[in-house]
Amino acid sequence: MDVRRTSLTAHETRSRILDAAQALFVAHGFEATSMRMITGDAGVNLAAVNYHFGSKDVLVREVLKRHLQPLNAQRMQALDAAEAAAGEQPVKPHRIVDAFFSSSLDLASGSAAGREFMQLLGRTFTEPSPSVREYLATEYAPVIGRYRDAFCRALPTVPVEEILWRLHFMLGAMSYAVSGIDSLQVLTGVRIDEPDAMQRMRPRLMSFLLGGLRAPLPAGDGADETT
Amino acid sequence: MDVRRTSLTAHETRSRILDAAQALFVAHGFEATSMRMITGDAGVNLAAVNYHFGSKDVLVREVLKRHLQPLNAQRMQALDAAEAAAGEQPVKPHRIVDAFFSSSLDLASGSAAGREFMQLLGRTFTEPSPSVREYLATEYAPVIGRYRDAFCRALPTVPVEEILWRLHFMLGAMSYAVSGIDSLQVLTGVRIDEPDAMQRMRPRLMSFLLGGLRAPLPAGDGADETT
DNA sequence: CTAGAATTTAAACGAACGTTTGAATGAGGG
DNA sequence: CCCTCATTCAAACGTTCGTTTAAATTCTAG
Repeated sequence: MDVRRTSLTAHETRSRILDAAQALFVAHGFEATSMRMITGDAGVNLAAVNYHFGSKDVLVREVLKRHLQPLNAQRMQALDAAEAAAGEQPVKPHRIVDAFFSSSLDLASGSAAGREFMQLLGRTFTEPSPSVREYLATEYAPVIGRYRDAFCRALPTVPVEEILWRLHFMLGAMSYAVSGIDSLQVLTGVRIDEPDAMQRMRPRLMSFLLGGLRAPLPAGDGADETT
Repeated sequence: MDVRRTSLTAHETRSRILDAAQALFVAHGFEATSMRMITGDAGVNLAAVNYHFGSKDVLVREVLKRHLQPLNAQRMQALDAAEAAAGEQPVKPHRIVDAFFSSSLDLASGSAAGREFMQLLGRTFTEPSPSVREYLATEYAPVIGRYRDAFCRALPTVPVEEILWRLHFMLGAMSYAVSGIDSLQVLTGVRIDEPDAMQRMRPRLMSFLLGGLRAPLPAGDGADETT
């Protein structure tokens, strides 16, 4: 009845599959990564993925979930903390931005695996697979909802539609900055492999995001002051 | 010896393949789109792709090249025009941004095929396939080089590295905004299918990009004034 | 009209895919 | 000790992949 027989080995198998899969997904994409590549790199049997996860599709979601769930939880906590610190006052926009994106950048600059995952995540946003899209939507919906509300309280004069657009733009700039940084490499010589590339990018990205958020609204009903 | 025998039909076959492939690549991605799906949708024989293009890989590049080459040519021309209009003076940053991104947004809001292509292009930036990455690099290198130089002249106090970072961020925000707009849909109800979605996004995106470009530098050597 | 090149067609190729199977392996509890 | 059950393993499943082949067809040039 007890599940924990060869437990250490069984858990090890699972996590080795997840690790190998994540690295290969970043390098080649979901579709182009085969079960044989994954199990080969992980040093486990071909059938292990189907035994432990059921299918490749579930494995993909599980690779994402392993880091995305804690990341989004931290985003929630960061906003909680900011709201607690602000007391009665609405949280200042730049603190909201910081709560959301610092969580990501912490993960991206913490470990090699974290950086790898953030690359994968950025790429996954443009992934057409319905299964992946559906998972991302359900995972992000409550987080985006909370942050949208926070922005709405912080910027009562800005229409919610505008806030969502800017959130969308900020998310895009960050995703692309993290995941597509090797396209930048072609042009600048900056390589993501350098361990401090993420650290050097971080203040620049935050400054850029805040600048975009504070930009005057195009239509021009007065809401250009956001900090 | 003359190639133009069944020319109309032969050209038609080629372009029908390109059209069908583009639509399918957007919907399912490169890897998940099979030759049989493409030739089926195009209404041509399975062997037609290999006959006319040589391989699936070449077809992918050709689909991209068909619209990307004219797009980048237009970006060059737009910068030429801006520089001509500025005369001796350096071109103002917001005009450089406009030259680059208006070309993209024109394409994206012009026709359904143009919008489709811009979606594909944004997604392609995070494509791991070496063949695709290499093509994108060679296609973009001269354009980015020209724009980088223009920005350097316009913002002589800003280090070139900072300029490249911001260009990278702007490119990311736009790519993501165009190609990942259906992830926004989950949160806002805005659908890319609405013919005017791109038009409504355009001024908002341009405002956001300029705001990001004008944001103060994080390190803080004085170069926060850019327009 | 005819010779011949260009294109289309149906069929097949070997390879690789995700998944399934049933037997072997190994450890824990009665 | 042996039965049990979770896990591993090698092998094979049927399917689909991109590509190739060779004959049929279409069109043009002479």
